[in-house]
Order: sequence, then C-alpha cells, then structure tokens
Amino acid sequence: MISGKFAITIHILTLLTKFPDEYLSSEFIAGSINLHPVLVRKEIANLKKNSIVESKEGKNGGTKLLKSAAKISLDTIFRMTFDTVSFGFSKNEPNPNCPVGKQINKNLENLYGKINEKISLQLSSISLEDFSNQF
Amino acid sequence: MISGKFAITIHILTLLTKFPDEYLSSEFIAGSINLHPVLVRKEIANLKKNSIVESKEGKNGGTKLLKSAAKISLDTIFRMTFDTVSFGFSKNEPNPNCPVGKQINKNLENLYGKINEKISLQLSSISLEDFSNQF
DNA sequence: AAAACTGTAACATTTTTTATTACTTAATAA
DNA sequence: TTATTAAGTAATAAAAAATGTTACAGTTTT
Repeated sequence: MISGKFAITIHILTLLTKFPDEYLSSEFIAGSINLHPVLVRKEIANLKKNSIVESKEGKNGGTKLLKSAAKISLDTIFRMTFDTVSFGFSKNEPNPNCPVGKQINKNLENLYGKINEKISLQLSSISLEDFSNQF
Repeated sequence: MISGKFAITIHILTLLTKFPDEYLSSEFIAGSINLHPVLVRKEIANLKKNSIVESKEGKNGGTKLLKSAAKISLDTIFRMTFDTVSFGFSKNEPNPNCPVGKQINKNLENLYGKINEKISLQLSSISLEDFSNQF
C-alpha cells in the first residue's frame, strides 16, 4: 500500500497549482482534504525541505508553489514521500541459519529496487501540471 | 509499502521450490521465516485458494507446490497478496464540496492503476524458478 | 489410540498512522 | 502597539492495521 502521505501531498500540490498566485492556509487545504491542519503543515514542511513550496507565517500567510507545476514531476513527490524504498518491506528478520532465510532479504531488496525503478520511470513522465489539468 | 504478505509468501514459495517433492510443515517454514506457524498457515490458505500449492493434513502432512516453479510468475503472487489494488490508498474521504476534493480519488486511482500495470509487467517476466535460482 | 499435522476462529499485543492539544514565533492590519 | 491570523513544532492521544498467540476441532499415519 502506498502511504497516505503520497495522496495527501498530491492533494496539497493540486490545490496550490489551482491557485498559483495565492498563499493558501493549512486550514483551507485541510478543509479540502478533510484532514487535521497540523498534518497538512507536516507534509508542507516536507515539501519545503525539498524546495517545492514556500510558506509565509503570520496573518494572510500560507503556502504557495516555488516553481511552476510543469516543472514538478510526480516522481519527485513519490521519492519525497518515502524515506527509504517505497515498495519495500518493514521489519523482517528471517532465520540466518537457513540458506533461504539468510539470503531472502537481499534478494527481495533487489527485486523491490527494480520495481521502484519502474514506478519512478512511469511517474517521471507525469508533471504536476498534467495531473492538475484533469480537474 | 508493500505488505509483508508478499515477502512472506515469496519466502514460503522459495522453500517449497527448494524441496519440490516434500510436504513441508508450517512449523518448518515458520522456522525459516521466523514467524508464527499460524501466520504461515494463513498465507498458505491464500496460496491454496489460488491453486498454487496443496496441503496434506495429519501426520507427515504439510504443503507442496501444485505446479512447477517455472510456471509460477511473481506477478501472480503480487496480485494474490493484495485484495484490492496494491499501490493504492487506504481510507481517504476528501471534501465533496471542493472541486479538487471531489475528483482526487478518481484521479489517484487512475494513476495507481497505471503504476500497478507497470509493476505487474515487471513481475510477470520473473518466475518463481528465476527467483529461487538466486539462492 | 497416540502422535503429528492442518484449519480456523477468537483474542491479544504491537506497531503505525492519524488526530489533537498546546504553545511559540511571525506577519499584518486596525 | 496591540489584536489577529497564520505557520512551526513537540508532546500526547486515539484509532487503525499488522502481527502474534491460544485454543481447539478435524485428519492422517503409525
């Protein structure tokens, strides 16, 4: 399962794309997603860390895109919303005394790596603008 | 994140591939994965439902492959270990009064569908035999 | 009949995700 | 210059999901 973070982040960015000249508040965005504003701000913090958006504090503050939606690839968002590999496994400590158990994680990671490459390739051909134009 | 079920199921199948003529017990398999035998049996139930393995109850019972590992594609396992879409989202109920909120799920599902196709395509070229030969 | 298995339901625990509260800092407008 | 509105963030709580355990019925072999 893809983390909800990806969906939330895409949602935030779609809204920002629709209002490229305005600072949107986390409360307004949270209202569209139906989510707590603090969670929105957390995802925005992540977007800021990756130089995709900028925020303004204080009255009439909010968040807006730092670059045009055409220049933001969904692949960037995909990679951003997962700390490690996205298509991977959590914890898994097989028996090191078993020939299969000893190697399974290495082989699975290799497989997941290939899958993630395919996902990235697919997403890199889609810009935030493309996605937003569907609305 | 891929569900641990995929990893567990691949692990089970790799063991069965290594001992194609024996009925392996859930306890033996659980020892290699380092998992509770009941969870192994639950995944085996899923494999049985998909006609990939057969089990024998009673003394000296266990599980074995129903067909050759060369004829089992990892894509089949991928699809099997996810009830719905794998690369998808859990719950998400955006605001239906917002033009973006109203459509986001449809558009995300469409995107996830494309991604899942790519994953399937990638995995359909890998057989269980290929994977097991790495060990 | 005893032993060694699978099958499954019910329940418990742990982990992860999501939500909330509370408070600090910053910018704007009155 | 003060009130207001908004971001930033840490700490905590609640809910959901994943994982683990127990218990026991049904099967097959010895």
